[in-house]
Amino acid sequence: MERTERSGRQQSTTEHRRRELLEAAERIVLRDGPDASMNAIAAEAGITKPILYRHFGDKGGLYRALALRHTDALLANLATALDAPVLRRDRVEATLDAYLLAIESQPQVYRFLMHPAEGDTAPETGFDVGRHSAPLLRRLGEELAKVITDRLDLGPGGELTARVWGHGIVGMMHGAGDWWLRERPCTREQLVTQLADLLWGQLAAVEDRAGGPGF
Amino acid sequence: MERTERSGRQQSTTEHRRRELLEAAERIVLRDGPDASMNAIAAEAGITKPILYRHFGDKGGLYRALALRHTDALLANLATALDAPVLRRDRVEATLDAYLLAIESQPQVYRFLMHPAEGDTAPETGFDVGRHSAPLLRRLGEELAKVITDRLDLGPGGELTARVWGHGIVGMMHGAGDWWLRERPCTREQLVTQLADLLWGQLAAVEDRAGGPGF
DNA sequence: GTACGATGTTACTAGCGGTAACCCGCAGTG
DNA sequence: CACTGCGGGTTACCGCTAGTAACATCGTAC
Repeated sequence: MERTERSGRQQSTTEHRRRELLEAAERIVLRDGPDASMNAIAAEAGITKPILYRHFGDKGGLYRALALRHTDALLANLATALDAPVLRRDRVEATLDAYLLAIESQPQVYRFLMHPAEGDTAPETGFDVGRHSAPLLRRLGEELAKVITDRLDLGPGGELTARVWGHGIVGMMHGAGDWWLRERPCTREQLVTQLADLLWGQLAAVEDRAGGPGF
Repeated sequence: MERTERSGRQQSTTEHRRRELLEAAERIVLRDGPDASMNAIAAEAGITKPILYRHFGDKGGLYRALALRHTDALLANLATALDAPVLRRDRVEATLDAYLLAIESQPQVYRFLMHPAEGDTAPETGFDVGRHSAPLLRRLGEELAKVITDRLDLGPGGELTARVWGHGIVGMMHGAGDWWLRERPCTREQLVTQLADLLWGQLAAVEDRAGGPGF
């Protein structure tokens, strides 16, 4: 039937238009940060607001669509680092490095991803701590947990341990990366080494300072 | 001279009024989250907007004033946990627990502190990654770094190591805490133990899963 | 030819942060 | 007494935002 044929083509051109709009939005968001207005984005795309709303529903929808692309890209990157066939320590360092390289080379993207400007489709949840704080981080944590579960023999209750560690490590990466990107107190390699040391138990291993009350 | 006398009293009553306004603001922020509007806060305080602006300059100023109180309170809490005269492991666990207890018992406050809704007094910095992401976390990281530097003998370059670890650990705490508060997959005690294990190098210590490609 | 559907517009609403201009009451001063 | 200064308070506004209705236009399928 022609119906499906035509609707198929329409679908594809619609998708194409949507991609164009997303690219315009991306240019503006990268330029103006999370304060980018729908008007500005529409202007960049050479159109007016209502069209954006037809395509993405609301601002949150547009932002989510935009975030999805980069999130997927970053996750793919990290997955390859995580799959490198080397020693565990090297693999951890490679993953940390991949993340830090990503946020270093595209800080605006990173910043945007971390603050998708609300819009959880769930109004009035009443207990939505971290509504802003990036679904990206949650996805990263879960992915890492999966890898840990797959590769490590954690014994009974290991699944919970893996998830705690996954989210903990991602949080560590994020927190340290945020600070590092802002202050740039050292090279990326140094940061990676220090963080890997931390994960390798150096905090517990180093000696107390002589004469101090211990730690 | 009466001048100073009067201006002194005026000062104190002004301070008092300011505290009242802050308390009203707190009630609203705790009720409405970061979306609390200046109108709503003014209404709660029984006045109108311009007065708020006279006292706090702009919305960011009010939010900063509000955040400062809780930030100080939380930091004081953590400091005592950090100063408990016990084993290093116990101290780390106590600190983790103190943080988690705080965010568990007052999630709205926690959420508010993590997203002080922009307003860095510096418009157009152009490179302000993490403008939203809580000065609280940065303060926490620095405090922890100080403690680590004081207590541990990290050798040459130890100051940098301490800062990396400080921000890394705070990030871990934050990331894991955020996830835990949202999903509640285990008790607080369990979470604390797992995180401390992670810091104690268990990630490096556990065995590969039998038959797997290693990790 | 005509009905549909997607693309696009102008013109609007409601609410936000923030401000200017004005009013009132009260301390201190000639 | 009148008069001046000043902090607390108000109404009414500005410019902006996200989001929406109503209307126009073009290409295609029947």
